[in-house]
Amino acid sequence: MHRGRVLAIGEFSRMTHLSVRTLRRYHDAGLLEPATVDDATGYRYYGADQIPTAQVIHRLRELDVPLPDVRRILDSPDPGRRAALVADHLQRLEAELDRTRAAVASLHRLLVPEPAPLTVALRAVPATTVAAVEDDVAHDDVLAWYAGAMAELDAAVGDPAGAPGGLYDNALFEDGRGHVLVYLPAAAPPSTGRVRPVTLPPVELAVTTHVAEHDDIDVTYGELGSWVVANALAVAGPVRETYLVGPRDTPDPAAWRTEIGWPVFRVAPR
Amino acid sequence: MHRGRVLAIGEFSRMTHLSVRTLRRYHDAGLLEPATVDDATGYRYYGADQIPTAQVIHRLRELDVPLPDVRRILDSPDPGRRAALVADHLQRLEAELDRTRAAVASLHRLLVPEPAPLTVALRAVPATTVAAVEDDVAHDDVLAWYAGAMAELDAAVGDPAGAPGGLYDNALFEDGRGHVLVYLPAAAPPSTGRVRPVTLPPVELAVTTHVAEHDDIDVTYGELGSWVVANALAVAGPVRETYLVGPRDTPDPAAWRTEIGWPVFRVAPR
DNA sequence: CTGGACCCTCCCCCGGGGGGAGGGTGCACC
DNA sequence: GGTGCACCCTCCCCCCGGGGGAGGGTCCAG
Repeated sequence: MHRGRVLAIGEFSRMTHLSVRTLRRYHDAGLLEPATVDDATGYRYYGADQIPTAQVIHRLRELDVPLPDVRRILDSPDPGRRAALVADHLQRLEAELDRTRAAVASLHRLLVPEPAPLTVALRAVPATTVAAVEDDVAHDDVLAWYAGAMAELDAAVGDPAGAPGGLYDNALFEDGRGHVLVYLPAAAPPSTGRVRPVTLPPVELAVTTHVAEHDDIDVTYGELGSWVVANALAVAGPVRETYLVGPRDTPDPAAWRTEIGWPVFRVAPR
Repeated sequence: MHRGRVLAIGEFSRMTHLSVRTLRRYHDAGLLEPATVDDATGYRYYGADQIPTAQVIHRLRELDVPLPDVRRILDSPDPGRRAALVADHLQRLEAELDRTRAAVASLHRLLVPEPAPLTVALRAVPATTVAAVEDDVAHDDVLAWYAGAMAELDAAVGDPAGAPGGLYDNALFEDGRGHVLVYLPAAAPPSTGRVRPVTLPPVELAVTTHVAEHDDIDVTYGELGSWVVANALAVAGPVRETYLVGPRDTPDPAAWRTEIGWPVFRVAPR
């Protein structure tokens, strides 16, 4: 193919359906370097052979691939590696779609409320020693982290003495990052890998049970919160969840039962 | 339900899993007014009865409903109207999903390129009088606008004398908004509703045919652009598309044929 | 040589959040 | 009745990927 003319940015914009502004931004970002830049005037000139690249960028941006990621994809010479990066992003899109679906379902349940017969109990829980894995985790990573930690606990504890549970720092929800501890009760908690014996302090818990999958658990949290407030109590530490019936017990999400316990103490009424 | 205590913003944050910053922003945006604001100190105090509202907001934000729309949804007292607003947004999400799917498919075709046997011809087109509908349209609205305009043309022109087509201002792609004209050839173009007889000026066209659905049409545009440049031509007006085989002819998108013609003129080689 | 289309850089704006500074408050404990 | 400390306030800057517009230089056909 013969070289042909060189294109000014406006012509290149017509060929690629990318706006002139956007082309300039892509230049600044190192995504799409013009074939030539006139030193004296700063004019950008593109080659017709850059059109396909511009179109790939256009498609990736339609998929909301961040500019730095687009750069990485374009910069990787190996087509296999490139395909892998794209696949990564598509997987992220898929995950986001799942979250959206969950939010839609949950929203519908929120807007068609049934008089939830929420039963809350106050329960004194003594100190307990369990096999635990703990770490500082970002809110977005909690699910993946939980899966890994619980798998490790299952492997380390042969014969659990009760249902698994977790302690979730309030900062996790308030700041998007916080301390998380998941545990499995055990007669003789081992100490292998990330698994350590931990003694959970004694607490007074306001306890209720969330029945159904986790999408709606915020609602139960809120109802528990309302109850705590209505009974002149205040929150005093990380929330405790106990997975009475979970994915390990039945594949039917509607049958799952999660006990939520919020450490509380009595406050003077205002 | 007895009233219970009033909640400081931090406590309310723990109950709703919305960050303190975000709660303040929602206050400023008029989304979630605290039950009380201390005049002297500016302290925000919330009631436990505001928790469900906060959760609805949370879900809507997970669905990327813009804050003003959330406000509208919350402010509409009629549950039916509220449901309609939510449904609107879900429809928007669905449309976006379609666009994403199209982009994924197109990207795959771009990354697994076959040696496209693109044939481009140069053709002199004489002035033609057609039945046309034209307007200034935003790029995002083109599809919907096209559907309406073409339906009106179909109704006004009993017996079309050829395939339908459109003229698309380059500004449509460069600035996201531009002049669009769609037409249907007719022996005696009528003048009813938005339909007017229009004489298309004579042009020299670089013409190629895009076979397959429209998702990939950018690619053909780019290839046509390359050819134009390689042959020392430049673009001289709005692009013309002619829908030789379209949805009106066959439901199979893979069989669609769109002729793309770009008005050109010869430039001196640099 | 002149006019108009084209191109340049630079700064501000959007939306929905986060980081952090700097300073005032509420309250439990001593 | 202090005092310390967690909590709360406002205000400003940053992120992303674009768009709007000002103010000024450049290209090229007539």
